[in-house]
Amino acid sequence: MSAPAPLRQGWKDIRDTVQGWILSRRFGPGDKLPRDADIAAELGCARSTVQRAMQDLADSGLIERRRKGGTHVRPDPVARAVLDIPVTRVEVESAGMRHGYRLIARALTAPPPAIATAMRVPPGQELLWVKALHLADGRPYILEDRWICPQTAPGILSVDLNRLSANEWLVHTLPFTRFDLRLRAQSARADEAALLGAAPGEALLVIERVTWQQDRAITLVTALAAPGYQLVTGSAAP
Amino acid sequence: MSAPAPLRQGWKDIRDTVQGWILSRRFGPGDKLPRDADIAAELGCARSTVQRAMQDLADSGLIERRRKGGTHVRPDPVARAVLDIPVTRVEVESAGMRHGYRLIARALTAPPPAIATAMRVPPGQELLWVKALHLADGRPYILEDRWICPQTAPGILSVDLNRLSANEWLVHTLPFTRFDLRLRAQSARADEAALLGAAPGEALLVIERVTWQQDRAITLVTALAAPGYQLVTGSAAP
DNA sequence: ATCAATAATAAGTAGCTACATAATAAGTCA
DNA sequence: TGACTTATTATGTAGCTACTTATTATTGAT
Repeated sequence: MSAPAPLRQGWKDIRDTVQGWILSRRFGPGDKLPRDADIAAELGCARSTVQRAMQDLADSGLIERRRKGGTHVRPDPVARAVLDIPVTRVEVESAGMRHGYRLIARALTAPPPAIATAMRVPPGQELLWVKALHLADGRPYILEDRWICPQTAPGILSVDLNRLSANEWLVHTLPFTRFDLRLRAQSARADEAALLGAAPGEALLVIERVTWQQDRAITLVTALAAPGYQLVTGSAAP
Repeated sequence: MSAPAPLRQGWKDIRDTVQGWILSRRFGPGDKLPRDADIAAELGCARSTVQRAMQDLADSGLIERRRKGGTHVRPDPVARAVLDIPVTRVEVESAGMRHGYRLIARALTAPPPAIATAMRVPPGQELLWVKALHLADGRPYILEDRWICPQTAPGILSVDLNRLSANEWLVHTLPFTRFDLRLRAQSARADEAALLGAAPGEALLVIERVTWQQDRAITLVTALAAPGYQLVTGSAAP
């Protein structure tokens, strides 16, 4: 027989080992972990491998790392989740349903001050306002109330929004560099309830999003989800 | 004067450059990007640097990478956000408010079937049920309805939950390996409204979370947020 | 023509060195 | 004592080589 297999361990193994140390209370909340180099020596791998493992644990919120300060187990662990918000059509279709879309209103007008502030456009500046309903298998799914900045999104004014949703056009035409997201609950107004097939006053999940290209707002959407809608996600660290 | 500065570019610069290619439509949705090695040659850096940059863009949902298949711009870009759910006390305090806590109910009882299923415990198995209210500056903040599995969390039965919230005890005593999260909206029942200072029927944001240690459920929380509460987050990429 | 074995390819990973950066600790001088 | 400077330290990053793995493309046998 030859020598025992080397059994080289990858950075995910290292990560799981260190996570095991924390789970087993070898290192508790607030404790300082050994230096990367020492962990590498103890586990028999390179420091770069430990670095990758620790970076991942830091990304998932379990530990904190500071230059010179070293690595500490977070005293107050956060639950860090990754939330994917796809294009509505894709979301519907990947759930195995047929996507429908209906334009309700469209206008070029000055937004209320709150909208202008959130999008950082000068008050009085005209924006494109769009109200549209997304359907899943013919039933109301999401009602979106959207403001679009024509300066940032040239071309939107000539798009036939009866055929193509602004959501779809924007995401395929004008990639964003970043966005802000706010989730809250809101009672359905009478008109909203009618469109969404909800009872007036029924609780709706609201997803509000501002997308930016550099420092210029592209669009602000307030999406009202139909009753029963829920956002599902899992933890960041596997 | 000496030779021009080398101006070595880091992986974040490479990432931004490639993102710029996509934003400027040099490569549009669905397009295939050059191989890492070619990008490295074009930009004058090592392949490992490109690898890190591309990995980050893949993590943020902008591109997709497959071995042998190469790198493609995602045809349907997703907006990927990272959501931090800290311990409630920390959340309140880091907003500059004073955290308060009040135990409302505590019982050892068999959960409804839906709860047992979600936590994957045998039906009939007794769990610890806790209802508690978190306060911010004396005002209702979050009402949590929690089921805890004493098998997975030994010791919870002897904790004085009048003094210390289960949220706090669990997170400092029993780190989780992963969790599931569901966000939805729900109308306040009369008793919930009374506790949260809300109008009966008012829309509340509901955060439901199951935390696991390996494949055993630790706890399931249904947290009702007081009116006005909202979850805020930003994009995953820079 | 169909299916299985095989080769080629591009991303993924491990290990190493060297250096950069940030934060702390130690020292120095009024 | 206090403010400033300097050294130290641990993480962060870049670059390289070598190898692994997943997947596609090609070849070959039936």
